[in-house]
Amino acid sequence: MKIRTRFAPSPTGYMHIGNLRTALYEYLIAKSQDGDFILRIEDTDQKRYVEGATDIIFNTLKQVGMYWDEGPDIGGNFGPYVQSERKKLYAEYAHKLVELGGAHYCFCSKNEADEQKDEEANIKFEDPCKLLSLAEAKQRVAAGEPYVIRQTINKKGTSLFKDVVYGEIEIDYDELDEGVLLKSDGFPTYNFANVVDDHLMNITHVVRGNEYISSTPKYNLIYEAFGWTPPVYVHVPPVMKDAQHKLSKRNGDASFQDLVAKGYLPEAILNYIALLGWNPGTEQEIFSLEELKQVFSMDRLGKSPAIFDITKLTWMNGCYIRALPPQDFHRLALPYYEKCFTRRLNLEFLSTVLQPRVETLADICVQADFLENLPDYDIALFQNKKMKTDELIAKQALALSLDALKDLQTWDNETLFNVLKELAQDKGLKNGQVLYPVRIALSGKETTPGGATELAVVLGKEETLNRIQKALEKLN
RNA sequence: GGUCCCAUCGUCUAAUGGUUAGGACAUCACCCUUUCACGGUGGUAAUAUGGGUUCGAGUCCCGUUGGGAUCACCA
Repeated sequence: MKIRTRFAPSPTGYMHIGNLRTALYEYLIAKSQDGDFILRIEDTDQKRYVEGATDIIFNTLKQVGMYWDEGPDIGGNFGPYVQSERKKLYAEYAHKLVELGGAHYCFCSKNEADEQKDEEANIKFEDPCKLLSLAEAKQRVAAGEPYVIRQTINKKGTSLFKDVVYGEIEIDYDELDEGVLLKSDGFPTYNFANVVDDHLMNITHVVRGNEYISSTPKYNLIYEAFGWTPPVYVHVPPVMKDAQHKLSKRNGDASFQDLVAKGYLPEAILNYIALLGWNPGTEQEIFSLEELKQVFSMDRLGKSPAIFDITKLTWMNGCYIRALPPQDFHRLALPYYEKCFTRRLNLEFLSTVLQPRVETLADICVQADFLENLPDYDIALFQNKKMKTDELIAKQALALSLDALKDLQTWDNETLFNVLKELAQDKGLKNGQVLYPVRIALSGKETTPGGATELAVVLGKEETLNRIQKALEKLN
């Protein structure tokens, strides 16, 4: 049978990292077996709907290259793929479930149910409407009384089901709540809609957070009442922000788009989160989506929560940046250049010195800020033990450099380096005694991306001479 | 609180009951070097805890501790 998985997010805002990872695992389970990946929008809670959220979902999946085979925008044989457009369907099935004995009409208000419950004392809601005869309940429904359809659980004993990552799980039927399946507004709850849709859409594997483990027996009861076959369950542990807390947008934790905005590459983010709870069994860590499809296997999914470590993601992002063809890096860097430079610079060359040095694209502005505005540095910067320089040597070296560069026609790194190197040799100075002061003069910073001559190339002749001149004035 | 689940370096993780407990990030040292970074070499660092079972336990069983989840007309 062809594998069919679905990613079923609620359009409630940004795409969380944990969400994206779930989508990735769904995608990989399908695509590693030549199956179908379906996108379904779960918008049954009209209160939580956020305008534009579906577009974020579409765009995120596209950005990382996870294309779906069926979905709201492209259709498919099992549509519609937006739950609000399937409203009638759920009502139909809910009433059918009542007939089958798997659910009942309930006329209690939400308060009545709440009042009866006591979580501490472990008292559950006993629904009086369960005792109503079906005929009587139907009469009240027909009379226009507001109602919900609530699941009926009469089964005793323990429920057993198998999960791909957690193995066999046993839960007592007594623990299960007779939850609302169809709300008074006619919309289904997740608990009902996901079962109906997964069945109707022929979904074979369901991946979701392990917080659903305890309600899975309820879903199985619904499948059973309808005579349907439940899917293969793949419950995954959460992605954590620290040992105690889940990563969540509510806590202001980074979403996928936040990370992209901070200069992380979508491919790197995807690669990193794939490894948060899954490993290939080899020591390879860098994977394209295509490679993941080849090697993914759901039996290597882990069962403990994983803490999202931005430091490791940053390292991995650096790997991806360095692996970029130079012209691609330059293209990605351009918007950042536009943001932080107004001055004319040799940007092509700048890209070559920046590429091996930045770990995120946002690093560009941090590392190269001095190119736009020379900081007002302290001349103590010219002292450096290792380079054997001080203000005096700097003054001499800068004066000599200025002289040597003044009439230079060719302005490339090799030429500049040779000129300054020869100058050092001629005057009996060490390379560093010339190059270090020049670099400080050009940057006003202790550390810079690239050395003296590389910065000179980026700045161009005029600004280079200008800055050396300024340094000399400072030293006088 | 009831129930369910989880537990290897700081972090992500590997280890068909038999390895000096492996790798990666981070960190430290050194090398390379016109600073920094890249790259290279090496170091520090883990089986939560107590009992079993076994010739042998990170691995199997029980308890303890710690953590998470769930108990919505949210998903």
